[in-house]
Amino acid sequence: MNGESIPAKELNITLPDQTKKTYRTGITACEILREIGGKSPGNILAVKVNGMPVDINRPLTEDAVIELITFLTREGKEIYRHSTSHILALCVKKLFPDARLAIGPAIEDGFYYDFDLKRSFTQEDLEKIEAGIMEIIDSDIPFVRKEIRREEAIELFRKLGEPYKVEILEDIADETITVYQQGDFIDLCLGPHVPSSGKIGAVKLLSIAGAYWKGDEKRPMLQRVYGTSFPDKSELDSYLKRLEEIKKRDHRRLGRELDLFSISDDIGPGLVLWHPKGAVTRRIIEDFWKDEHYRADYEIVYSPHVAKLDLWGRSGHLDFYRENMYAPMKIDEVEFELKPMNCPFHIVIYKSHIRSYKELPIRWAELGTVYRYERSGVLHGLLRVRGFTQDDAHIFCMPDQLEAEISGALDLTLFILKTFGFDKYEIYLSTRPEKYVGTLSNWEKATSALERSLKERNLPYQTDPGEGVFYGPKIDIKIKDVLQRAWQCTTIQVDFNLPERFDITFVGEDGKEHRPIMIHRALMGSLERFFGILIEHYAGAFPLWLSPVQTIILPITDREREYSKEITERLRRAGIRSSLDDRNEKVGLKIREATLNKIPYMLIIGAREVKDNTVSIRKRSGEDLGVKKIEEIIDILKSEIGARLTT
RNA sequence: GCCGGCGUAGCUCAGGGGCAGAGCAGCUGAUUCGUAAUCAGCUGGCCGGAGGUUCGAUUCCUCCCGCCGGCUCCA
Repeated sequence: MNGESIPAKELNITLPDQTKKTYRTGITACEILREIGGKSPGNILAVKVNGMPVDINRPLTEDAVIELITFLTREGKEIYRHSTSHILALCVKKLFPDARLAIGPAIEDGFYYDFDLKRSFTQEDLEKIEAGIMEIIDSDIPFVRKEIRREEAIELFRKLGEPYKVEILEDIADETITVYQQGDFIDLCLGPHVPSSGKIGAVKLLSIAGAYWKGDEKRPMLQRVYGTSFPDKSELDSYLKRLEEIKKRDHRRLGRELDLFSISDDIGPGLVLWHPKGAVTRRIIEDFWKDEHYRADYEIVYSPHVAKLDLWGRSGHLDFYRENMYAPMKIDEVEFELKPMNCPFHIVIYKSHIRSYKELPIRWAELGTVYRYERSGVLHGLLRVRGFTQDDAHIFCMPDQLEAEISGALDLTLFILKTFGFDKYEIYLSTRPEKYVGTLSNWEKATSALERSLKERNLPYQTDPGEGVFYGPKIDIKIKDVLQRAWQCTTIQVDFNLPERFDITFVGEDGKEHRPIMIHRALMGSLERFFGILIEHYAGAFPLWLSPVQTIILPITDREREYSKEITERLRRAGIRSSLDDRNEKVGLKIREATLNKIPYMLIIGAREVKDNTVSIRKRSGEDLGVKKIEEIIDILKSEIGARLTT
């Protein structure tokens, strides 16, 4: 590289199949692969040299272990999409020479590139760019890696009129900078890349969106082009199909189609109306939640929706949470505030009388409805709202009870999440940030208590150093849905701050006052959000125990109406949510509508069933379960409901 | 909040300075039917809101509201 002559030397290379060979210095992985043949080198995007991903045509200068990188690996996808984003940039520069380049990384399932351009991209531009990209791919332009000095690079990009690149360079400490050249296009990049644009198979540009430079809203708004790429058209197609599937599962669409909830302009943004059908499922969730909390030795409390502003001053929320709170309202010359959290209320209950160590731990749970101001641009169906009900609880305990309490909360949440059909998680442990309250020894104790609880349960987790809240360390759990999307639900947070601020105490064995530790925890997070996730997870086809309507009775003609009413009544008396469709319509239509409404079981009644005192039963999947006595059906359904089956 | 896109019937969507449209849904009637759509008729609209341009605005312009995709944060 750079024309320097490399001293001739023998290199010991360990090939991907573990055989060892010697080569001359300066040989590239590409040449070696071509020589040994074997696996088709066309699939090889890059190689790992001694564990480091590098370009396939980078000369080797020392003994190395070589591994292959293909699209099948995570690194391979990243290199592939990253290269595609550079091709996108090349194309945009060609079509829009005054566009300035920002950054263009690979992301999950694709890539993006940020541009600064006077006018905004249109849908038509996107199509034009996509066509241009295909041309670049067809002309198979190589990615050429170059190393230049930092000063040189800054000069280069300054001359090219790329201020964002210059800014990036100014933040880089290294003296040697890598750039990649494709034709006459040159971009700052660490690499590696695929050897040439021809490696890219199928590309689709997906959307255009605004994005601030470096995510900072005080900096310029750039235009972000999102896209994805795959080696094969069929893989791209199945990815696009997956996007369709996600769209079909969108809880906002299903919420309307299944008449579960709505958000009305007349009420206000981010405020949810639960329709009767959604309310049924919510009630089931709440009842289950309450039962399990009683079983886990929690007590249920209730608190008002508003409180004096002073309370929020004392709690500290006015200092660090104000921009998320609704504006106060003046009542009889006193300012009141809609609550964004439940904790201060539970603390005031705690303070209502002197507490003895014998009472601890105290576990108070509340389905508490809170209101938080969210910026209009972030609201999203049920997943991001301004009024929501948390499945909240606060545990007051002594330091030596902390670990048992965290363990208890973990067990409870895993049981509850599993019951709803979520058994895959991403777990995060967030530790002490730079700004914190409480003593170092308490932080250490609490953090190791959280850690031990996770380890004891063999729960894999990721540590986020310094990501804890200022008042204590926490565990966050994201659940994975059917489509493997992760959703943040559970949070278990230790709090050293509020007990201090409200000066809450308990009387110890020694007769002296001591400070309890507080744990905040929400398991489902919020009922609204959790319901939204449930809808998408099940694509609206809830398991029997959660279905708003569990069975629908479909008489074939008017002559079966009386018998059908009787059957409906019997099901209802057995506690099964049943409705009767006795409209004068063909049974085919009734089945179609019941199927679209995702009602788990359809009971069809014709003359034969009346005569034999039976019912014909069919699942929403189309599966025909045949003819059965109503007693048997009730038994089947009740056991399925009782077991809370999720399949 | 910011950037971009979009607001026409309950839903999905045409239309484009001069009478407001379709399919589905809804209503009425007929049909009494066996496992995913029976037929016919009818109803339904401040074309998101306010202002402006114009003889005339749902259409063009401005502002506002809302929704959608992102940016930051988070349940």
